[in-house]
Amino acid sequence: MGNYGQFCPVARAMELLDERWTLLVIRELLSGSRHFNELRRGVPRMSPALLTKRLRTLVQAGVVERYEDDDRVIYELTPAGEELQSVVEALGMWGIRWMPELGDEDLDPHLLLWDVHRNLDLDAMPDGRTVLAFHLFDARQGARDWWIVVNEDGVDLCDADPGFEVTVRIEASLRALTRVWVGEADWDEALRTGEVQLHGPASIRRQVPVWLELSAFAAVPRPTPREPVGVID
Amino acid sequence: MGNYGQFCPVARAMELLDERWTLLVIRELLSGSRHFNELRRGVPRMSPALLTKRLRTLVQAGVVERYEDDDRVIYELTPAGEELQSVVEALGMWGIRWMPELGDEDLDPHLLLWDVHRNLDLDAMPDGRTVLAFHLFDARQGARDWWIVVNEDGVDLCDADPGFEVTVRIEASLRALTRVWVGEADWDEALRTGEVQLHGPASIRRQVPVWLELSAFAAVPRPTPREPVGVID
DNA sequence: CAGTATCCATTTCGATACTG
DNA sequence: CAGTATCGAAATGGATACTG
Repeated sequence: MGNYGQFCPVARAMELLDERWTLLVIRELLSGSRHFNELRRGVPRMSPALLTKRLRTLVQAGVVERYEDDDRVIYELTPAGEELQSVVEALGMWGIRWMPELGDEDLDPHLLLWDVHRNLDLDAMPDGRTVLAFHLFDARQGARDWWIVVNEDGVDLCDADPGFEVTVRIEASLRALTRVWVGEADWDEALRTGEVQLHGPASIRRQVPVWLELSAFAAVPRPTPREPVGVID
Repeated sequence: MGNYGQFCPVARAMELLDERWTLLVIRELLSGSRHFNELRRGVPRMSPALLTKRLRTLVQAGVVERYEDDDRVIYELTPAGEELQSVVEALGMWGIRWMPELGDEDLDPHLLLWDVHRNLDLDAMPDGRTVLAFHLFDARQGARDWWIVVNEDGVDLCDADPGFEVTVRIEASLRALTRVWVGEADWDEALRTGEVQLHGPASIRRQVPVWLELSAFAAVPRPTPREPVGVID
């Protein structure tokens, strides 16, 4: 296995890249994760043993470089790995356009918050500390409440109340917030229908859609559903 | 399996596309194959049972349409399938740039000739019949000699002498011709070193590199090998 | 933090032969 | 032509627990 026996460059690329999880690990590295346990948070359903194995393969293939710095292990994309951005982008754009709507099994609160917390528009946020509290009322016990703490030191994601004053509180179903995140629904509509609710001073509520940058694929135009044939308008 | 449990569009796309062979079948469909046994020639190492299975999955996913016309079964990409061109292109460009040099196990005479025969520049070829004879002296017995017959009716690939007068004869090792085909070597050099030899009237020999269009990825610029650090020139 | 170790159920695929 | 049928070997990966 692994080998297609073809000289075709597509086949050769897939020999490396069609292994389960591989491109998701690459995606994580492209979004800036550099440590083992950071990577794990981006691919939570992947076992650590398998992550190790994939990283080894990628290092071996010259796509990832592994080194130690100050006793911390660092994984980084090589130039070859960086160029996989075009592949990941093409895949994501295709996926958001053509894969069916999100099923319940695609929703993952941990992953959603992890994504949200690393895509905040820090420049748009006020100085000092900002605390975003999330309540996903239908998420599984233990993954229902989250806090994102932003200050000069960076951004922290917590699944336990850090005790700071909350700047704004965001309540939604897991599905509703995910749909906004991937661009299946838009902020205005989600807020108007109440699927996503913001609690806090109006001036700050208005800022939330600015602070939360959405998934890189949220803005991809969706295919226009084909008009029924024979209908004239 | 199949399911990553992620809302990420890259993960959703890979749920469909990371299965072994899938993107190669798509590639075949993108290059114009429409019938089962035509597809098989593009993925010769794939068992027919598996091809059936993949086609079913793709139809189910809305990427391929299957229908019968005049008792022939036809497979065709849907608009969703056509859009996978961007993915296949990105993969191929990456593969040709970053995968290691061709190993012996990547070489396949049948596949090479199949590719060559469907990428001839017919407009550049003379009227009447043209017969290209190939001799791959190191290919396995039975895959050593090939004839491509071009006439008004189209292009035919034969592994047995069709008996027509040969217009030009091309002799090379399997590796040498494959390397030219994927752009790892260029025509001029291959001819100069004799790795590829043409036999026939000079005026026609000059035409061969025009007639044989190369792989779509042959023209992709290759990465410049990094200069050794510390060397000044 | 950054992995190892273990273990087995499940899948998956390749090879080969056959069919309406 | 367009697939089915069958079978077994291999590997893949998920779950879980553990470690320096």
